[in-house]
Amino acid sequence: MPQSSILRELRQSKPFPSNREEAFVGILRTADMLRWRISEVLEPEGITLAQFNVLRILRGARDTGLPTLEIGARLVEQAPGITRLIDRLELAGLVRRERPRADRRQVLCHIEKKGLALLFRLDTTVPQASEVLFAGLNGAQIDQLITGLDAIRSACAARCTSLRKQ
Amino acid sequence: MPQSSILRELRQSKPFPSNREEAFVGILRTADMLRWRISEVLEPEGITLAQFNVLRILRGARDTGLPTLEIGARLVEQAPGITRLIDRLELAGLVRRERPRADRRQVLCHIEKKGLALLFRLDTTVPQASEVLFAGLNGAQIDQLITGLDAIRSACAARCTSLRKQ
DNA sequence: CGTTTATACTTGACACATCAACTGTTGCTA
DNA sequence: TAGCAACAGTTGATGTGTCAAGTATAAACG
Repeated sequence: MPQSSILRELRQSKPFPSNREEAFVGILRTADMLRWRISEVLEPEGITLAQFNVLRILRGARDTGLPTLEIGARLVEQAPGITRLIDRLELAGLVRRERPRADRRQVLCHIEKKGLALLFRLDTTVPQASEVLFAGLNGAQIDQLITGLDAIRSACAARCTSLRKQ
Repeated sequence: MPQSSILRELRQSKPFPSNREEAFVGILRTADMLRWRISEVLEPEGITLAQFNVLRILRGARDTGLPTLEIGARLVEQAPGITRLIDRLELAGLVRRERPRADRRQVLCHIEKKGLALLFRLDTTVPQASEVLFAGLNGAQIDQLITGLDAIRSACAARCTSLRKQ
């Protein structure tokens, strides 16, 4: 049972009641740090992590474009947030929206050249940043980490299915 | 090399360029899910995850109380946020603030009976919720997870030290 | 003992997320 | 084909997070 560095980080004296709790807090704190670290890389480009993710999703579908809510589904974000997030991307000229004649309810979003160029610049710096963070782990350890996180997410998804729409 | 369920979750076709990237995204998505899951438990009590964390910190120091910025330091949150977060907790009667004569710049925060009672109620429900999520992992796997996350955080902290105040 | 510097917050402006209610469009069905 | 439910997205209200600048107190300096 490893005595995690979290105790020191939080300046707490009491140990965690269980290793589940410790892992729980560890995941949240690690995610915060990663978010913080990557935001540092994204900031010079003037976009947030959420915007970066949307741009990458749109690049993945740059031939067809994607309807707004489909983007939201892939982000696990709520719909209202997506609308305004894309408002800002459109304002920045990174994204274009169009209302297709086939189904005029939809709004197809496309990534613009400017958005692709931005992603291209980040394609080198972002992996560089993550490279450093995982330097302390070997390949097998990273795979174990991935497997463990997967197990948690599937438990979480199973537990939450009833509450998620559809 | 495990093919993570993230690909399915994100409805993407391309595999991750490296397992570092996959772990990176895995951590962020798992944290989102955990946050979502725990918020569900906290919602009936009318507090957010950040408020819950502050209350637990204050319970840990309920004899002496804690100055505002010290709470902020333990949360890795920015100071301005803490002030208003505690404003709300005070408004809800969960916390009390006092200006000690010794150093009138400081504001000592104390948890109130009502706050302790709230935490007491959550002391059973929150671990129950996390129990279920880690059901798919055995003790050794959880410990591996903790160790891996620790390694990432220490790499991140080392990389970021120059930027953090202090 | 007066002035500067550092500390410990607080405030204001603004971006962002979230929930509920609303608009416009489509498909079904009677 | 008229009416109504379902769908796709937007808008408004509200709470919360974040950055920059401001206030009050304490400590350090000369």
